[in-house]
Amino acid sequence: MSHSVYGRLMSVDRTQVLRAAAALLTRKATATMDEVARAAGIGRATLHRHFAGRDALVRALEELGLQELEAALDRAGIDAGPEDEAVRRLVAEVEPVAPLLSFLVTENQLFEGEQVNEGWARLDARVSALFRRGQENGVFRIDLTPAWLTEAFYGLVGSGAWAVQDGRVAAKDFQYMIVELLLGGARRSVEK
Amino acid sequence: MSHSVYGRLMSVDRTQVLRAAAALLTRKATATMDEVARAAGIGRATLHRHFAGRDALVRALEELGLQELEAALDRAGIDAGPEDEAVRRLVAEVEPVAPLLSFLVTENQLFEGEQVNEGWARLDARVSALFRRGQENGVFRIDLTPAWLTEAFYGLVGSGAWAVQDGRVAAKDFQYMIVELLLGGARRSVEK
DNA sequence: ACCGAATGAGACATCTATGTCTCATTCAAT
DNA sequence: ATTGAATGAGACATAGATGTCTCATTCGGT
Repeated sequence: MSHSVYGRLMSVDRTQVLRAAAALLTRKATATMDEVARAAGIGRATLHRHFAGRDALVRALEELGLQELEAALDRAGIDAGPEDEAVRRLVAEVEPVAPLLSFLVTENQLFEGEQVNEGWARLDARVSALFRRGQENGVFRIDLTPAWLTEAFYGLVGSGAWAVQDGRVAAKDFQYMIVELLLGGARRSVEK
Repeated sequence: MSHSVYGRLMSVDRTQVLRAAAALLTRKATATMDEVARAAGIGRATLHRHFAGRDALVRALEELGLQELEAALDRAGIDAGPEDEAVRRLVAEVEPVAPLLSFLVTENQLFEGEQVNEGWARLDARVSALFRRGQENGVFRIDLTPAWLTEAFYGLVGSGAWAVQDGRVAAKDFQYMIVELLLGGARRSVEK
């Protein structure tokens, strides 16, 4: 048995491997375990020693992503102040995780009807609550459901990540493009 | 050689098979050729007789999707009248193709940097031109690039399709949710 | 310098999806 | 009723990825 019991002495930094995996899978979702290993600069055997299999790897990525998203939510302080400003801060904080978020959302869709990780439910609830609060405070329109605004938020962040990755949008404009479209829409003169 | 030369007498309707494949792959992108065949109500061998392989099937789906999207663009008459109304008509016409569009967009992302089907370029150009024209006519804001608006359009349509499929948004609200968010945004009072 | 844990490389078996082929059967046209 | 094309079912070989295992090597801690 050559299994390390806890976090004692490891040459391989688990989180670092996960980040490398995220960086690769984010661009090429069908990347092989071997490709992931090489991208992380380790051997395939070692990768398997740390993650039982592809599923385990993806699930670990999911946990990482959820943690970072929760952290982003925390840092954005979405429970305080004007909700539109909160959304602005949220997008700013989420930007670094955007590609990973996009990957995980797509990956989740593959699980067809299976049970959804409760972590996602919690995340959805927090984001959704922000939009709902904004509606109650008269900041957001009430004809668009919080569930849809949440979904649209994910979608726009994902689209933005891809647009930046493909060079169709400048990285520096990521936040602005998303926030402005999400909050203000494309129309110039509003006749609400 | 048991290959039918042209469209003579076929028991299997190619388009019908493609629609069944689209319906399945749209929900489960990793579906097997065998699953696709059964979903289409035909044998796996027959499926292979009509489509050389999975790639060929996906490419055929791509063609079908592009045709339907072009047709939707045509029907929406996006070259005439106020651009915001054109977007409204466009979303309405695109709705039936939304799941397929979402599937193909995701599928395209897997091709990493490879060449993009020129059909997509043409489509992008048409949609992008609509937004650009709207900007020139003062209907749309000029601080959001046409490329981004196009990307966001795809993203929101995809998000909408999934939200409806998962029951998070009522099917009857599909058009409204997308158009209103895309054109007007989430904010209630605008201070532009 | 020594020791043990962790690694990298590669061999190996396995599994799943794919693609090809055969053959009996069905079905439409004649 | 006959004929031939098209199909369905299944056998078969193949390819690619996965997971396991071994063994030599490296590297950090003592």
